[in-house]
Amino acid sequence: MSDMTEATPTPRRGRPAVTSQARILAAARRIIDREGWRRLTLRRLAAELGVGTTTLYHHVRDREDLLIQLLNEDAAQSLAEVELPENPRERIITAMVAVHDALAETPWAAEVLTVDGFLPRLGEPALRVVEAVLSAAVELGRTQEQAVDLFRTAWYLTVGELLVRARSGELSQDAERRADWARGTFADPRMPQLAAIGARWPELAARDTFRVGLAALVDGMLPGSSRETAR
Amino acid sequence: MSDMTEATPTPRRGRPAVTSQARILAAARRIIDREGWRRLTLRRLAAELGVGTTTLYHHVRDREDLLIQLLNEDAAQSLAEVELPENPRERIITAMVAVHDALAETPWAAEVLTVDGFLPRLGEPALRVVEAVLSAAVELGRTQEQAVDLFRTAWYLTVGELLVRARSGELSQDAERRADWARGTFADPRMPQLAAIGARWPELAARDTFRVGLAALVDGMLPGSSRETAR
DNA sequence: ACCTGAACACCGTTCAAGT
DNA sequence: ACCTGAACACCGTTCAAGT
Repeated sequence: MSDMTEATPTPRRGRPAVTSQARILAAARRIIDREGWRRLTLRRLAAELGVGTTTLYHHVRDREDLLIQLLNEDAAQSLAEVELPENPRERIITAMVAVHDALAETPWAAEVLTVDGFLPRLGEPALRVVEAVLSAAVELGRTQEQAVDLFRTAWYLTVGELLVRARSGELSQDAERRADWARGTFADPRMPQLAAIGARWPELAARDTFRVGLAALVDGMLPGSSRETAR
Repeated sequence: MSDMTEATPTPRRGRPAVTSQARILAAARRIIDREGWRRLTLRRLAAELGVGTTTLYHHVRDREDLLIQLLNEDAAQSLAEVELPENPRERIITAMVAVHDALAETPWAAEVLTVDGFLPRLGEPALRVVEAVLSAAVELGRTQEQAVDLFRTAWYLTVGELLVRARSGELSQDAERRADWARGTFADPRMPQLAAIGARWPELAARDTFRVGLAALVDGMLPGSSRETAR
């Protein structure tokens, strides 16, 4: 029980196991595929496996742990395949975009994204990406502190984008209703810019600008290595 | 029932009201002060007011709506008091730091931060801050699209910082335990930068670097108006 | 117009007791 | 060593029926 993230238990003594980490994760995935991740509860999962609910607590720490383990299978794998460029600036951007994209694929990522020490719990491939960012910053002459600051700020941006997007993606009202809403709420004449944008807001806000924003952040934090100098 | 955010209903006919928006918010605040915001449930709130749970649904749309209304009372007020500087770069930073700080004060802000169209629901003072960011970007020669991109990216950074911080603040393990954890998980020799930081990670990660990160983001997105040119 | 109890449809987690 | 039912301590929300 020391490392819940490891998926290879070696039972030896006592009552034979009726289930296992692997079977639990497989069953969880079936429920997610069939009914959506919101329906994945420990009770439902136990029913799917035909075991008592409380049995699950011998294999997963809690619901959060289960969700992170599920994420591991997808995200860690896709992160491990990322090729990181030599150029430090590009390396940082590639690394963080990879983290972003890996997590964006999994709809329940938003549920566990903000747990303390989340990225390390995703295992070695995730740490490799953090290392890439830190080493690139140090290569560009930053201190250890500054390297950590850069990573953390980029991580906050990533988390924020993912969470806001996860929520707005859920309730997908039609474009016209959203435009009407924006026209109405931004119609204050004391706010000329908002009023000028008006109904266009939902359309503009729907654009994916993560990479551009991240690149700007990196350039702002590493003034030495702007696009121009890097090439 | 058209606008749940308004706190001044004018009852006229029918059975006299046993409660009101104002009484509900006051009772909610008593519960939060006494037991913490996590204990604020509709059932508990109804009990505090001595009304049926279902009565509350005539005054608030749902739990989320209740939380946002509570936030309004604090955040909107503190946002309204913010003085925005003339200099566009400083205006953006001041505006977003104000949003950040206003939301950081309220521990349950993280719970509702990511709802679609959150900032407009905070009312006019919040819109004023958005307008400030947009107008500053336009003043610096950006297009409408670029202004919205800047605001959105800054908003993602703000949301991410608040959410990560809210979670890591909850479970406050002692410094030594955290340092030990970091030493252990970052001890991989293939990751020299992480290994070099090691036990220092929690200490470095605890530093408040929001303003610095935001300033870097702004400078990265508005290359014309760096610190130097602005002064 | 406003209020209500009952009901629906659930949760995660702990405990003591089995096998 | 592993599994279990029962229990604890709750949720948000809808409905039809009052007043």
